[in-house]
Amino acid sequence: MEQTEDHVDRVLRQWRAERPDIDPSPMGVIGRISRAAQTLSKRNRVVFARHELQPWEFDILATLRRSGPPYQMTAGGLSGASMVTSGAITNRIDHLVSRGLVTRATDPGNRRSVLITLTDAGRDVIDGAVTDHVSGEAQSLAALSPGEQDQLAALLRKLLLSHGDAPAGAQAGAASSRA
Amino acid sequence: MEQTEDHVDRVLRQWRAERPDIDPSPMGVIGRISRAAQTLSKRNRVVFARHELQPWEFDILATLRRSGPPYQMTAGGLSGASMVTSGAITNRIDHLVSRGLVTRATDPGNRRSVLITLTDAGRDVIDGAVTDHVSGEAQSLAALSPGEQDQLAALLRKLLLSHGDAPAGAQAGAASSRA
DNA sequence: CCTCAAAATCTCAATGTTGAACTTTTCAAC
DNA sequence: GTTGAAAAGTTCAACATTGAGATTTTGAGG
Repeated sequence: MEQTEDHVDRVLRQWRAERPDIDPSPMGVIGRISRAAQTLSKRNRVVFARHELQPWEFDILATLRRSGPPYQMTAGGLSGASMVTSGAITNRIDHLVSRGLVTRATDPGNRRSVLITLTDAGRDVIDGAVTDHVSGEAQSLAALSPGEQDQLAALLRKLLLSHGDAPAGAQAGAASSRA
Repeated sequence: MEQTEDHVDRVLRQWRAERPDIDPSPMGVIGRISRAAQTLSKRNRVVFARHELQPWEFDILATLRRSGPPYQMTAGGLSGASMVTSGAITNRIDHLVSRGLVTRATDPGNRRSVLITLTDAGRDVIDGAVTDHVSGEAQSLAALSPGEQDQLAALLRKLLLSHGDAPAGAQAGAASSRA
């Protein structure tokens, strides 16, 4: 019994038939990354809903939570961490403030900046949601052995690093502060 | 010199410090899949723009193109292939019709259905765009060796299949037409 | 023929994002 | 002190998606 064909396999087969002049194999990798992202995100949404959170609400709260005490970041910091534009962050924060999960205050030391802080209620919500979240994600990956999961993560890390995906302030060989 | 840390590595480090009671490693896999999907999609957008196409326009045209002559599918078929709802398909088709890249006609054999067909102009556009697209994607993956790319694709296929990602009409052991 | 449920699409309001323009604040140079 | 550019957010219009409800068509029974 051979391995079943997935959706992308069929797409590649179609391209090879219709456009024999091009090699579609890159689509086999990137197409599956996109498709997996969409599928997994749909699954996560179910877990978030159990905690009455939208995916984007979870994102913000989780980012604040994992930053550690005092669970506080600037709007710009959140924007960078979330891969969304500043306009979207303003919007998200408005909602979370009205739900009482975060507070918004001008930074006394730099009044251009806005400091977003997790409230106690926000911390309770995110702590419960994260616990569920990771166990849900573990289930989503159950078809892969721990070794395969590590392999997958390593390959993706290599790919991401080649696209400049490094945490702020840790740029490859580029300008680092202080010579 | 050890491997540089990527964005997700930092996130995992933060979680381990803040929530030592949970194992965040599933996020190391799924977080990177999402992040890679977003990064790669941003890169693709640049290529599409050279052909005056939105990502979603490319999707529809490419789906029709690879289906082979007569480059024709129902709205429902396009919806399933694109992972978007039927409402979105209606919208997309409206735009493509107004650009003269596809035509929309009621299926004579089943007047509930709508047949979308690629025009000659549409075919020219997508043929040029696809050529550019695959070479762009090949570049996006250049950091991985061909062997690593295959490995990555295989791991993702396994993951996708475990979530039921199979081409329509080829369900695992399920009802297949004609005994 | 008539009825009714399922199928296929369209309509539409609610929602969230992007990107650009705009405002306020900061800081360095004069 | 002024001036001017850069930084940080907010505002806002354009746009695309989702999800539910409405519409039309089909086909099986009766």
